[in-house]
Amino acid sequence: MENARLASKKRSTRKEAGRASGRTQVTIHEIAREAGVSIATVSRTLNAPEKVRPQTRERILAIVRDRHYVSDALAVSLVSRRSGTIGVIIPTIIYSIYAGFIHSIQKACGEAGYTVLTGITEYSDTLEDEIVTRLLERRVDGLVLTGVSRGAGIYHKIRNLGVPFVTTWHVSKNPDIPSVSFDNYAASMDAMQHLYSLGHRRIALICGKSDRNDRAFERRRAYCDFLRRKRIGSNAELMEERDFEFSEGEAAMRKILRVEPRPSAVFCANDILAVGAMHACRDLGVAVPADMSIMGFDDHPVTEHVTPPLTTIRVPADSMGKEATRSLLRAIDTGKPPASKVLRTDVVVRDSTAPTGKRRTRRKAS
Amino acid sequence: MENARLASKKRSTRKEAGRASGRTQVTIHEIAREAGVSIATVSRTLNAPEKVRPQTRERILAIVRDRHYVSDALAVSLVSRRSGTIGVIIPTIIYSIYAGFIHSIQKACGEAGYTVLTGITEYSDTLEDEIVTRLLERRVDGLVLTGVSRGAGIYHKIRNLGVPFVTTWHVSKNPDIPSVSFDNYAASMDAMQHLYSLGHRRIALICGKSDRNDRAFERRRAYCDFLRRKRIGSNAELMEERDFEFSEGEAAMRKILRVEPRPSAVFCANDILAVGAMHACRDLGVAVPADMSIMGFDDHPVTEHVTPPLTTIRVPADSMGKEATRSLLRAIDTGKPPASKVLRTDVVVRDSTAPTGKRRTRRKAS
DNA sequence: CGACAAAATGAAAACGTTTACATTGCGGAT
DNA sequence: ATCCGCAATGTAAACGTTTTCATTTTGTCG
Repeated sequence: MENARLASKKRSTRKEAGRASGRTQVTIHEIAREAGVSIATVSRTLNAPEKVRPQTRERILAIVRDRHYVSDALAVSLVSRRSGTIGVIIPTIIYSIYAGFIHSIQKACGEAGYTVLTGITEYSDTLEDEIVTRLLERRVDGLVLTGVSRGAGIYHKIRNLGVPFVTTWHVSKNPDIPSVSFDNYAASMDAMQHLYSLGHRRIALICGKSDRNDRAFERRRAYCDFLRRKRIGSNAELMEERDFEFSEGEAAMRKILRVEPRPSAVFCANDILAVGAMHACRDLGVAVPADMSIMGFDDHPVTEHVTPPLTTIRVPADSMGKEATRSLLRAIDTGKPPASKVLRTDVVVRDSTAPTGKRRTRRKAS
Repeated sequence: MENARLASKKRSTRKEAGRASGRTQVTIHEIAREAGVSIATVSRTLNAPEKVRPQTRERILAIVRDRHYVSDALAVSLVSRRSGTIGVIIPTIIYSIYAGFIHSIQKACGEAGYTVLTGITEYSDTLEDEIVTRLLERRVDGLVLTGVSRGAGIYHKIRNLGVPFVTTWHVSKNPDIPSVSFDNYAASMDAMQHLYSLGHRRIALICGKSDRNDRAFERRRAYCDFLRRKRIGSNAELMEERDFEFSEGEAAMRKILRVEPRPSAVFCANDILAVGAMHACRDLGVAVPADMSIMGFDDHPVTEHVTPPLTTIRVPADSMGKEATRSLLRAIDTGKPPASKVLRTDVVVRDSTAPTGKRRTRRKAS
């Protein structure tokens, strides 16, 4: 009612062309014109209400509500030189290893008034480069990266624009590259120690592709180092590098089960591969943990609910997201580089690992 | 070398203040100045290279590379009146039911040159409202929503800015609200029919909170209608509404297992609850599927790998994401409202459901 | 009632692009 | 030589804000 009257009283002086296409944006100018004030006053009403006379303020606010004014964050960003967005880059969203991580970042950012732009690289360097460029074009105020190893070109690009960033899921040795993470190497050592102390000596490895994934690389390195330190030594036959898929874990396990002598345990460097491996054992009648101990990594929510529940490494995905965000936002505020942090991991012992003594002797399947 | 010479020859006229804070943005103006051309020519070089003389073009491009120029998408958006972003709103990212969906949207958007802004509502209406507002401020070119039922206020807000949107995961009856989805009701009917045709008559339900989740509502409605149609009728004791957590499915199942006479099957309206329910059965020594058939919904990737593999409803999460994006992008291009679409679902029969005949008689646990 | 400080408001410049329109320069047709 | 047309380039106005500085209004005190 009211707004109809006002609208007819004051005719729009702006071009009416957009009308037809339905894209009539209500701007601060329109509000100002209707209220009979300048745009500065409207802006102040919205951002610093105490600076405008209550009477004027109320009149303006009424019109703002009436016309469903929504400010244009793009224009604001342009002048304020802050986009209010944070870019986050993860390798994959499927299987939700990164879901909790992303969620905690989104939450922390939301609370601080930031919006999150997520990029998914699918473990591809070229895609990552493209995505980073796009985020930088969008003038993200900060960047959360997964892993540390990547072409120097990307870091150069980011640095060149002075955009603060933190890496995660991998502790950085380079002081120029801040990281908020847990120690993959140490955690994997713990995992191996767990298997070792159960009496396992012949231990297989199923991990991600270590050439394009530094988390996989570190976990594999720990596996090899551990075996070397225990004077066992690693064996190429017992090491499988696979893509991040249930079916790959399954295939890797099938292959390992054909090796003679058969190992008594397998360290899967992520839970997805571990669940796939368990599936293979079930299909082939290999009892877990009696015939084969399986150790996972990540503490994916579902590992508690598979049969048997999986022994794994709990990684602080949520707190890592939260801490990385805090560190990044503080860096944005202060102008200093983000603080690094190393978070702890835990071995979560469930039912997929058991002492070697319990092992049943069994004919080879093939 | 070359740029050092050029840089020293022409001193910067822009304010040098930002230098110290590290936020020296290389603009089109700088490039233009260094190349000795106008900004228009630089802009043309970048966006319509054929319009500028090869010689000039190469000179400009060299400087662009040299100075690591990155265009400011915000400024571009402001003048082009297109942000190049799509907003996507989902209730949760944990447990990855929506992961494939999000991923396919991101992929389709990426290919079309759009960036995705994701919002997570945690099943909260007020949070959804807040997130939508924030996305609208960011001037998203389109919006993908999950579910249809929400306060009219949100739709009003979106419509008011003329932003095209599609809803997903729920077929809309309202012609003003386009949806690209599958039919939860029909799919649930299929699920019930599957159990019924195996001989099950006493069937329990574990579903999400139907008051704030229209997918849960529809699935529950189908459950009730099916039983009514078969003249069985539903029973409040056998219907549990739970939050989206493994542990909730577990608790619900425990409760249902105490009901006398015990049902022979349970329809879980999502896989997360189903896996939780299976866990409860395992803990209590209830054999699945011999003593209890469990039917899931969603075909979460892990359902294939739990023990026993879960019978479930395959929903077209990926193609829904892709189709919704296509429909939305076309709407953005044409200015017409997005086209609706109904996608098919399938019953995926695995090992968690079996005919009632196989049922072993067993003492009550308590 | 006048003066003056404080409060309220306005004008205009910036933010970094794109683009319509204007200008320039050049080759070829007359 | 003159003119035309076209290609190449430049000028300047947008886009929707915030913010500095100037100006006007208000209120207070002597």
